[in-house]
Amino acid sequence: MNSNMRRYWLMKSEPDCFSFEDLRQAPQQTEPWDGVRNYQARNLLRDEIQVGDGVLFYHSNIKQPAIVGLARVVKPGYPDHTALDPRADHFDPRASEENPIWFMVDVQYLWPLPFAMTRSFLSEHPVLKEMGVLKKGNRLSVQPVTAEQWQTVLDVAGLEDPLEDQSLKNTQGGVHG
DNA sequence: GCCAACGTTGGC
DNA sequence: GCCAACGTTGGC
Repeated sequence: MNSNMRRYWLMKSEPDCFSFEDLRQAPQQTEPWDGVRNYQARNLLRDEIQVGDGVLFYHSNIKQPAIVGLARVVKPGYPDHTALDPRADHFDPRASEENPIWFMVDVQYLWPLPFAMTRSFLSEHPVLKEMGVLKKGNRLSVQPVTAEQWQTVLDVAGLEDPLEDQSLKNTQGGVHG
């Protein structure tokens, strides 16, 4: 993994639906990021997001929306089969095996931030105030974050970059063999 | 709970 | 292709 190629993303989730803690408790601490039904976000999931990319896990639609933890991508875009399941919440009758329409990636838990970075906190930082998630009307559930913003979150949190951890190199899904 | 912003749908 | 109506998102 060439770190110059690495990209960074912010992914929103309503914690009542799926929280960072839920990701921590998932098998292999990994979960498919399914259910995205927005074409712009779909295009990112399908075409742009790569294994090894960093993820800021954002809790939305609660009293104190905030970035709460770090995760990483462990499987690149593949068809979101929940669109094919009539009983699934995000069933889409237009989707098929031949034309899945919707895509997802697998995301793995890394570790929580030492404190939740709320919108007011982010807004007060000269670098982080530029994040897309703070922009009015921004509804993209998957959106790019700059390398500077990623590094700034780590600096402010007092964390080393987890993506530079040697024990994470050359692994996929945290599963060996 | 309110409502602004946004994306999608569908009539024309 | 336009655009009004509608449903959803998500901060507040």
